[in-house]
Amino acid sequence: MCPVKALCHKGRPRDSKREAAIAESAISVIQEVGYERTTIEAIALKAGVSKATIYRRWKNKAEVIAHAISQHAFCESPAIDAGNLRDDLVELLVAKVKLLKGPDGAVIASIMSAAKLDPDLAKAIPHSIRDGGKDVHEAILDRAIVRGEISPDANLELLAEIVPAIMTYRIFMSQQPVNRKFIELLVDDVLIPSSQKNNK
Amino acid sequence: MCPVKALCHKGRPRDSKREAAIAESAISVIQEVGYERTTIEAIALKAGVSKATIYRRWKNKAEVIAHAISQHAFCESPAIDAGNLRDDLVELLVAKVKLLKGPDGAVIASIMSAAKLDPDLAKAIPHSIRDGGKDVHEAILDRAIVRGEISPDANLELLAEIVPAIMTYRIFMSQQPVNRKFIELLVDDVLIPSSQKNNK
DNA sequence: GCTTTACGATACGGAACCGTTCCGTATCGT
DNA sequence: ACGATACGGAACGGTTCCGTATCGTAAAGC
Repeated sequence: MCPVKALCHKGRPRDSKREAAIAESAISVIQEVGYERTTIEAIALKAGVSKATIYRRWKNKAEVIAHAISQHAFCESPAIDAGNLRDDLVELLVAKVKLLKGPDGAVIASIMSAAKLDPDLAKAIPHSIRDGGKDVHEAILDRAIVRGEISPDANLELLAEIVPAIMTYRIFMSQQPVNRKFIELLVDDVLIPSSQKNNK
Repeated sequence: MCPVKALCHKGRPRDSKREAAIAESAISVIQEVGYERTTIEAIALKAGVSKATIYRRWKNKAEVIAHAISQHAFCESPAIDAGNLRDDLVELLVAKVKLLKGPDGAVIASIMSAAKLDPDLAKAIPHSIRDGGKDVHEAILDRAIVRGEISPDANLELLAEIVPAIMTYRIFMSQQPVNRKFIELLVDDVLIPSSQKNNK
């Protein structure tokens, strides 16, 4: 008897480990050769899985990769709370740079670029990539308000956007180094001043 | 007799118009389908030229596209001088958004992404793309110093980088709208305050 | 007019990739 | 033990693209 009809399969059940292996492999291949050059065969090879196993689960390449992207944990926001605004910001930026410069950064860049010409892919991109950890940044600013470090009238949303923006720009476009010195400069000369100047 | 040996060709000379047509067509194709999916055949078709004519001039696809990129005038910096810092900045941003949202923006995004995995392509990217019109922005800030609007001790380089950074981020990554209201917010709440706070 | 080169059109070999299908085997529930 | 299904491996046809080659024509210098 089967209490749950949907789980009552005849025959050999699918191995859920393979789905995970395929998703992980897909991200890895994208990281190496970019989204456009990623092939099902390469994903299958690296996952130790046959192409047939992949096509049994998803009907085409777009859906395979969309699933892999949705499963992958991009932009894992670390818990940050140094006790004051300035150190919170520096710590956040250091973590963000580390993420974007690593393997995930290459994946994100490739996917975002390809998504501009592929609406189906664009739909599969989770919000965690798009907003760039905006929530964590806003939490930091909220705590700063509670501590009285900045005015509640400050334009928090805009400030929260500048950080991922300039990180992304340096790493993807101008390809300039992003070291701790630069981060401290950005915090001390831009973020802190404008968070205090926006009072009405 | 031929005074200049290099110009002394026998037979039919090459038509220089075709080189221009090929370069223009290449940019157009990249704009439509992205760098990775750009094919020589598509370039030839759109340029009204045969593939043979292309391979007579460049030895492979990479060189064709590298030439096209080097010939194309990206990021044509408009002359901006409204007489005061605030209006200069707004005007600059409006122009930059227009550029990035247009056809050239798609080309830039695609090329920058592909360049991360293709060193040869990376070498072919002109500086005008990389720095994002930083020189124009610095000129605006320099004039503001002369007028006494901001302190010469302000961190101009950093400020000049925030502008293209946040524009690029909004347009390519988060894909949020970038309207005049947002630009004015950015100028009034971030750029102006931090350019005046950085005095020593 | 002859030679030489450029040109467009087209065909070609080679390679890569997609998506599908078959086989024989492995593994599940009953 | 048995049926049903998943699995890896392999092959296939169809498509796309690169880079080369061929052919007839057009345009230049001699």
